[in-house]
Amino acid sequence: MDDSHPSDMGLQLPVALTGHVGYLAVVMGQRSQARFEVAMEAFELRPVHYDYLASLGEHGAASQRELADLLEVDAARVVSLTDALEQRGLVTRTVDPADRRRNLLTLTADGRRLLAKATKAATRVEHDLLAGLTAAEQDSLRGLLQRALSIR
Amino acid sequence: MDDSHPSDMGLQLPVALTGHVGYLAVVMGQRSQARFEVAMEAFELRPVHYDYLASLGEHGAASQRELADLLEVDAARVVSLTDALEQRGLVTRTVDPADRRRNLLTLTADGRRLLAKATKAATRVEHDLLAGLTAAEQDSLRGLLQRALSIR
DNA sequence: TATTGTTATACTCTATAACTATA
DNA sequence: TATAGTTATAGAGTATAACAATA
Repeated sequence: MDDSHPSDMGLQLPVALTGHVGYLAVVMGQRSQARFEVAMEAFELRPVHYDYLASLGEHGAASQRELADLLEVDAARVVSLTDALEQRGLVTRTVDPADRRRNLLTLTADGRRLLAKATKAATRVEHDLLAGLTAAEQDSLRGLLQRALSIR
Repeated sequence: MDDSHPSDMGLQLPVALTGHVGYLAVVMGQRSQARFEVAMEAFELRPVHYDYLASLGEHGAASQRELADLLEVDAARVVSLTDALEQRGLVTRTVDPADRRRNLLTLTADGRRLLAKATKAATRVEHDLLAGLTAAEQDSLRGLLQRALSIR
C-alpha cells in the first residue's frame, strides 16, 4: 500500500531483521503482493483469483478439491471464489461424468482473454519489482528462490 | 501451517506463477512467516512482537510513533502491542521529558533476556529455511533481496 | 464409511474515527 | 492548529463445523 520512501530518515530497521533472508522474503513478498493487488484492480481480480485462473489456464480443467490443494486454500473458499468467477462468465462448473461428486472447472473464452491481459500486467509488475537488479541478477534470484523452495 | 510435501503428486503450480520472482517471494515469505510463528510460540510472541522487541533492542528507546513508522503498522496497533508487552514486564513506557506527549519505550531486563532467546530461535529458523542452499548461495540470496528492496 | 462440494456461522485481525493531552 | 497516544467500533477476510450428495 505504502511504497515507503527509503529516505524517510526516521529510525532504521534493526540488522537482526534485515540480516535474515526470512525477514527479507516476508518484506519482498508483501511488496510484491501489494503491487500485484493494485495491478489486478484493473481486471477486478484479487491475487488469489489470478492464481486460480492461471492454474486452470495451464491445466485445462481441475476439480475444486484439486485446486484447493494446489493453491493451499480451504475447500470452502474455492466455492465462493468459483461462485464469483462463474457469475462473471470466466469459469464454468461441469459435473465430472466419471465421478459425479466432482465439479470440473474450466476457463471460458472470456476467462482465457482476461487471463491473457492479467498475465501481461503481472509481467509488468515483475519487471518493476526487479528494476534495481541486472538481468543476470534477476535470473540468479529467481533460481535461488526456486531452489530454496524446491520448486522445479 | 502445512509444510507441503513436494511429492504430493497432485497438480503442479503453473509456470505463470513459479516463473515469477514476485510469486516466489510471496511463497517464500509465507513459509518463512509460518515457521517463524511456530518458533515464537515457545516465547508467547507473534512475529510483530519480535520485530517490536528487536527494534527496541537495537535502538535503546523509541516513541510509539517512531515504532509505528518503522514497522509500518498503525499507531493504534502499537498501543495494544505495547499494552501486552508492558503487562508482561518486557517493556516500559516513560513520558519523554522533552515532549510530554511522547511515550519512550524501553526494554526491561526481562525483555532483553527474552529477546536474546527469541533471536537464537529466529536464527535456527533461518538456518532451516535455507538448508537447501550452500553458504555462498545463502549470502548471494540475502544480498540480492537487500538490493532489490534497497535495504542497506 | 469416506470424499466432494455447499452453507452458515464465528472468529481474528486490522483499519477507522472520535477523543484527550500536550505542543 | 497539529501531533502523540488512547479507546471503541466496524469491517474484511478466513477458518470451522455441520450438512447433502455421491462413491
